[in-house]
Amino acid sequence: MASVTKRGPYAKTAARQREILDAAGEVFATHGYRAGSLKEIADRVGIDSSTILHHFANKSVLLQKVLEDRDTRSLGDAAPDAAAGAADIPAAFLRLARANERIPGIVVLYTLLAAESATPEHPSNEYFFLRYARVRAEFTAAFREMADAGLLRPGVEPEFAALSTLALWDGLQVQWMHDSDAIDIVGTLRGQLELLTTVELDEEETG
Amino acid sequence: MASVTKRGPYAKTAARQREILDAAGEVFATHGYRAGSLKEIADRVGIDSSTILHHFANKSVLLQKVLEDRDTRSLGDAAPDAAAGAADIPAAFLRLARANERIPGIVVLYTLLAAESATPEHPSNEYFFLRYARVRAEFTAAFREMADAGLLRPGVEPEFAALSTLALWDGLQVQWMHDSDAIDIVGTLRGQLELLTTVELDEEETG
DNA sequence: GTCTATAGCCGGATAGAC
DNA sequence: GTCTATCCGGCTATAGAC
Repeated sequence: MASVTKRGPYAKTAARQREILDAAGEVFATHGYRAGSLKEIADRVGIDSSTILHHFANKSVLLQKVLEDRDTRSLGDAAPDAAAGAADIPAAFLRLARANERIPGIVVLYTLLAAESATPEHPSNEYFFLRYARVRAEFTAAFREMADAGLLRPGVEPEFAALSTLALWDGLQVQWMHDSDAIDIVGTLRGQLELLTTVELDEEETG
Repeated sequence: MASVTKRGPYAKTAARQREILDAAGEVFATHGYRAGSLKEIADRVGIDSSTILHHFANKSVLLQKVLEDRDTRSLGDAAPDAAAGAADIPAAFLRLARANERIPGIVVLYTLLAAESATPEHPSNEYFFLRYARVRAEFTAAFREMADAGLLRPGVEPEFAALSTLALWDGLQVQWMHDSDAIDIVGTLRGQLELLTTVELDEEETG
């Protein structure tokens, strides 16, 4: 029986799709979805734009695959793992923010698309609607755990802590894109977490 | 000597430009700058797209005029007037947020363009760079006045209060555009101001 | 001041050779 | 799997009649 899984061609296809997804992520992060062209993506990979449409049915599908791909590979939208204990949650948030700083492309991609996709016809409109709902729920669960451990400041509700942290983060990223020298994302998030919780946050460890 | 200032035609031109600016603001708020077309703007006014270019040199100029126009007519980016006293500043922030809720078009326009214009080639890139710097300075001055009056919570710096309030506001607007039912902009801002200051904020008055 | 007509470009997408 | 060639559409912008 002939082997059905020929490694050669399949591996080549997979590698090409990897290249296309990476290039598309960069282009969409730079120009957004609508203004980002298949030709610019193709040029980065060194292929013709029609070849992209051989691998992905159309531009909209390509964007969806980029987002799925980033979701799978990045930690950017996961709430801090609570396994280490409620007291470590704020530090985990800050580690996440520091990790994102090292891969600014993903941050810019999400920040740009989050705004662009606010209109119903945008191909990632539903994606961001669901994503925000999910992340809010994850953040709320994390802060609720802290509340149960008595680590939130009096009067601070987990829902407020979650929403304010997430929205502050997004807003900081927008300003950071315009003036990265003027905005200290990690430092400002630390300040917010110190306001929300009673946990001591060492700048050496977390910033 | 014949009158140089003929009121009729000039008034007509001014009125037409008003219509174009208003329609352009709506279209740019819905689709952003790049994806918003002159044709869609023209259709809303009931004229041909070439007529727009008779009144405004090109599309980029039109966007700049829209932003200048909104700056002039809206209160949306002005820091709360401190004349009433430092203790009234938080309430003034919330009044501003409530006023913005009644004209969502402007909020959406600015939120969308702020993200889209992050790339250097965008026609409103410099506008938003300067705008953010100015608003940060205005907010900082307002919170510094509160600090001088002893109205900030211990450990809260005016710069942090300003940046966190502004960034939180922007981030809330992004999520509000995706899910207006889930996001309470005024209520969340009130929570933040209660965290930053020692001023009592009555929900009846402010929200 | 507004229109029609059109230029000129670039976008996404398809067909078919290799 | 990748390319060339091409279609079709929408876009900004210009030219010129009225």
